[in-house]
Amino acid sequence: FAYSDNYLIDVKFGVIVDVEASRAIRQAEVGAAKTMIERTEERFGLKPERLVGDTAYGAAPMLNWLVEEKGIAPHIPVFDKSKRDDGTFSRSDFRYDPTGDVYHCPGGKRLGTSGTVHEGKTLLYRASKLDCDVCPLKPQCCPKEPSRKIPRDIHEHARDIARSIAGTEGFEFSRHQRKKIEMNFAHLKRILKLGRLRLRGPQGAQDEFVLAAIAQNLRRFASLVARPPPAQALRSA
DNA sequence: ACTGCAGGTCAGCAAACCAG
DNA sequence: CTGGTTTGCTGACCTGCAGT
Repeated sequence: FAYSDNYLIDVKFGVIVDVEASRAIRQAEVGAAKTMIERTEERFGLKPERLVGDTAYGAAPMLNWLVEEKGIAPHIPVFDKSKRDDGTFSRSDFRYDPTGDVYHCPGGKRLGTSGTVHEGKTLLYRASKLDCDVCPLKPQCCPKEPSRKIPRDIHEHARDIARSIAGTEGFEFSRHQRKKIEMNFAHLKRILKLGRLRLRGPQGAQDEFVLAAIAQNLRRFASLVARPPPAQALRSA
């Protein structure tokens, strides 16, 4: 039975600001991230401008929570499966029109939605069969179906924002910072020998993780005091 | 290397709908 | 009433990732 050690870390100075043990499954880790962000806001009045994370945090509900509820910029790769590689049009070939809430296909036709939310998360935008039947682009679009449909997550807006950040210079900088942060976890296992926990249960895991975080922060503080980082050194790293 | 899981898209069917 | 279109639904399938 495994636990994950989740840290909320200030990327500028590498200081751990919160710790949360969770089950070693993604949903739980995402939940831990939310818990830590809210707790840190409550305790210290600190709220990050951006959150750096891997694709595990790139699922639609998390992105929506960050963007819509917290106003935090998601520097997170978007979990995106909409690209097709069989030669037919991908969703990105369809243009979304937010004012009319419709997609426009490469042939210029509209795809509307009935507004029904499937599985609690997806809207389907469908083309009219009448349009598709006579469309010269049909072989590249929906060769096996009478009409094309485009799934769109109800939180697609948040995903769009995350997508627009990905690939920017700021995003690359964040990614680099994240790499450095990952060293904390290697350190945990190798130096602090936290590969295996000694205390039992979730509370035991939480306690060990907190102690480890304290130890790591003390080391960090010591090195920060000894060698205060000039701002440009942080930047060029 | 293999496997299971999680988040997601795709395809196709049948029921509902609707205009003539 | 009828035949075609739209809609809801569901299982298959895809893919990255982490645990073993």
